[in-house]
Amino acid sequence: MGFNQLDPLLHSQLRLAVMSLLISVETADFVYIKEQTESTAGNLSVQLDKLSTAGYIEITKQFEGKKPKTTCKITQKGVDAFDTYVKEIQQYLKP
Amino acid sequence: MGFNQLDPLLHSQLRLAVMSLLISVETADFVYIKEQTESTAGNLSVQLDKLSTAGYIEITKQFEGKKPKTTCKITQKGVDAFDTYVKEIQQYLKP
DNA sequence: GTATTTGGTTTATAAAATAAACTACTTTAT
DNA sequence: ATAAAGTAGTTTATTTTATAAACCAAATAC
Repeated sequence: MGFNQLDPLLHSQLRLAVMSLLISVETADFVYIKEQTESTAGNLSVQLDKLSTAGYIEITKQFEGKKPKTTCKITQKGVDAFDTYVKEIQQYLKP
Repeated sequence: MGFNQLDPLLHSQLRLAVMSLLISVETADFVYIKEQTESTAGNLSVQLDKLSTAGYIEITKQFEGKKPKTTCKITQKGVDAFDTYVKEIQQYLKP
């Protein structure tokens, strides 16, 4: 029953949703993530930045025709962090 | 893959730890919870208050001999909320 | 008696999350 | 051609949370 600390970077509603999505899809663009997570663009922008700074995801910006396109991909570090988070929170959930 | 909103009251490190503890122990006092969760008294005091206000736990204050004793007990509403939270977060964790 | 510990609460500060406003275009309608 | 509206975001401001620091009252230790 050790309440070990949950990774604060993942223990956030939106960032967790993003990571959960990216771990299954492997690559997704801004608009898609925004739709799936039902978040506002502003909030998403900020949270993606944090995940990127942490090295949990990789963000690439290019132009799709004339429109900008931001694509996200989970990194190995991100996968590892997510796995660890899952193990840790499972301890909270099943006593 | 619906990213349904996690109960913000439970999606908090310390409050989740408290609820997780209370759901198995059924009743625990302030000092014990503080030790188990390794939290500071101030933080714990605030978070217990929030859980209590939400009706997730019941707090009783009495004197044990000459010392004050704050005891917490999870309510049925709290159990339900916790169960729901577990189900919801499981969706995040296993895609 | 006074210093320290116990069991907390209250207030202040730091960090997060969220929303609102703004930028830089592109597309559509007039 | 120009104005209005839409897309794809970013930046800044506001609100909410979490945490820490300060405090209080009573009990115990010195």
